[in-house]
Amino acid sequence: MSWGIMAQHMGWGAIEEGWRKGPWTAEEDKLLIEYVKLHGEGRWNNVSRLAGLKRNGKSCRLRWVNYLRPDLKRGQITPHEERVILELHARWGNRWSTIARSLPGRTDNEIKNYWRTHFKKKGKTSSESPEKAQARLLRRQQFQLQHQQQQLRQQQLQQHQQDQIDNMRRILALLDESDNKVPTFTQLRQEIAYPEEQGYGYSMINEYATVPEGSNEDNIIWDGLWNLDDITGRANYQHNLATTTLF
DNA sequence: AACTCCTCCAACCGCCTATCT
DNA sequence: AAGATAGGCGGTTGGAGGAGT
Repeated sequence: MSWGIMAQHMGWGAIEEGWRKGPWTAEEDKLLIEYVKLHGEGRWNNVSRLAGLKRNGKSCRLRWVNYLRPDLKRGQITPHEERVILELHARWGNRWSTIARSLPGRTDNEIKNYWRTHFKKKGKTSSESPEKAQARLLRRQQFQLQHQQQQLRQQQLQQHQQDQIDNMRRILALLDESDNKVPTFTQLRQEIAYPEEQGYGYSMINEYATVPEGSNEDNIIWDGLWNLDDITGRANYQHNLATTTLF
């Protein structure tokens, strides 16, 4: 059932007591982001008045905290984060917001959802057939194996690209030696071989997964060094934003 | 192909606490 | 001091979509 139809059935997306409910639209997100830019976080009940949003304060706060905050880390929970969640849950119980503080970029809602789907049922697994439980475990192990293999392939790709860069540097150095009277060519070499000197360091690319405004060759060289997780996360974010526009 | 099961995740609700008047 | 309001938190719901049967 689509959100639109659901809204008709359940009154979601409809205005109830002056407040809109249900999925947020891209336009509403924009208004909320603008509001936070101008007034900062807090005073959520003013949002409707100051930003023209027909949402109550609670809804606005939730949307911001769980979805719009720029420091949110998106994408899959890593094995390390999973360990932290298990450890802290064992220590603190269902104090999700406390646990979330130890995992920057993760929200209490996210952690709560993750724990419920992955660990809560483990307590019940005694009631399910051992075959089913084993199959589930196997699927999970296969997924983790695939993930590890993917990481390995990525590392190999990076190594291969590094080798190519080294080769290119060597060739350019030889060319430079034989023809060091051409400064423009040297400049070009520096731009290609040492992008960080132009302010486009690897870490910067890796962190933001953006394409530097350089030549096509630059893009080809550095393309494979992007943080794929980051891209996936951002793609999901874009996808979510895009889907909200449908309503 | 159709159905079921499972996971993910956005969003809501109700309760509690802190702060304000 | 007491009531009102806002914010924070944990629990719950239910649709989407992928995987398995």
